Amino acid sequence: MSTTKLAVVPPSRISDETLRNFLGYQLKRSFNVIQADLAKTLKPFDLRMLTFTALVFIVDNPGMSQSQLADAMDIERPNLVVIIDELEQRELIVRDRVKTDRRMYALKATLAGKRLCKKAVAADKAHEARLLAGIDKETRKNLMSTLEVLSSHLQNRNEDLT
Amino acid sequence: MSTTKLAVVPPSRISDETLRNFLGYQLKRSFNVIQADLAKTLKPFDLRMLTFTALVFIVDNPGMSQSQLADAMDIERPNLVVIIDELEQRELIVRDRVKTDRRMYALKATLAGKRLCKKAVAADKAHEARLLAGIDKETRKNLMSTLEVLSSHLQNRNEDLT
DNA sequence: CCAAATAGTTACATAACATAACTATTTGTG
DNA sequence: CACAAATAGTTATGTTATGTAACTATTTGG
Repeated sequence: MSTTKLAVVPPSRISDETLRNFLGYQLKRSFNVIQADLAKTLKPFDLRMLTFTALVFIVDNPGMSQSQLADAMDIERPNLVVIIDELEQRELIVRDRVKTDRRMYALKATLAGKRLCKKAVAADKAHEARLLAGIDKETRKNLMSTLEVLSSHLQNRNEDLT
Repeated sequence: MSTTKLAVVPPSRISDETLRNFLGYQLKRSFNVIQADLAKTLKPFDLRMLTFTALVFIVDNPGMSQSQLADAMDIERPNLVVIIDELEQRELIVRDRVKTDRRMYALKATLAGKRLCKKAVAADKAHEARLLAGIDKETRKNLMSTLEVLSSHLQNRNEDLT
C-alpha cells in the first residue's frame, strides 16, 4: 500500500483528542458559535458585543465612570473611548462631568438608550434560548452555575495578581 | 441629598446582574483570562493560540488538508493561509501536494514541529493547571464534561445549519 | 465536453486588543 | 503650601483575528 494512498485523511477521522482536554479550546469552540450568532442578533440594533455590553452596564449602573466600566468589561481604558464615543454619538448615553472630580465622567443611559437596551437584551435572550434548545432545563442550570464558578474563580485569580 | 452626591458609583456596587445570565458573557469572561495567560505561555515558543491549535491538529492528523483544518478550527479558509505560511516558513510543517488531487495539500508536521508541539502542549497543560489551582478535582471534571456537552451541542447545531 | 464545484490564494476591510505617550486634575506627603 | 505621584481620560499606533469578494487551478458530474 503506497503512502500516497493514505496521504489524505478521511473527514470522519480528523481527531481533536489532544486539544479537547484543554479548557481554553472548549471555551473557544463554544464561544465562537455564540459570538457569531450574537453578532447577527445585535446587527439590527446596530450593536456589537462590546457596545452592547457597555450599554447594559451603563443602564444597570447609572453614574459609573469609564475606569469602572473598563474594569468591569476587562478591557483597556484607551479601547473604551471609541465604544463610549459611538454610544454617545448615537445619543444612547451621556457623559456627565462629575462636580467633585473634574477628571471623570458619570455615564448615564438616555431614554433611547434604555429602550434599545431592553430590546437588545430580549433579542439576546431569544438568541441564547435558540442555541440551547435541545438541552434540558436541568442541564442548562448546571451549565450556567458551572460557568459562574469558573469565571468567578478566574476573575478572583486575576484580581489577586493585580 | 443632591444628585451630584450620588453621581459616582462606589466600586463595590457595580452590578452585572443582567449580563451574568447570558452564557456568552460568562464564556467571554472566562475565555478572556485564559486567552491572556495562554498568549504569555505560548510566547516563548513564538506561537499564538491559532498557530498552536493548527500545529496540534496537524501533528495529530498527518495528511489532513487545509480545508479540513479550516473546518476543524472553525475559521475561514483565506485566514488559514497566513497561519500555514508561518508554520511552513518556520519549518514546523510541510505542504505536500496530493498526487490524486492536485488542488490540495497534505499537511504534515516535521520533526521540529512535533518537538515544539510537544513542549507547547506541556506548557499549555501547566498553564491551565495553574489557572485551575484551587478548584478541586471533582469540580474540574464536572467543568470539562459540562463544557464538552455544550461545545458538542453547539457544533452539532452549526453543522445542521450548513 | 463543459458548467459547476472544490482547494487554495490574494486583496482588502472591520473589529478587537495592547501599548506608549500625552493632558488635565486630584491626592498625599514632606 | 508646594509639588511629586497618581488617576481619568485621550490620541496615536501597531498587532492579531475575522469576514468577504474575487481570483486561478483543478476535479467532478451530468
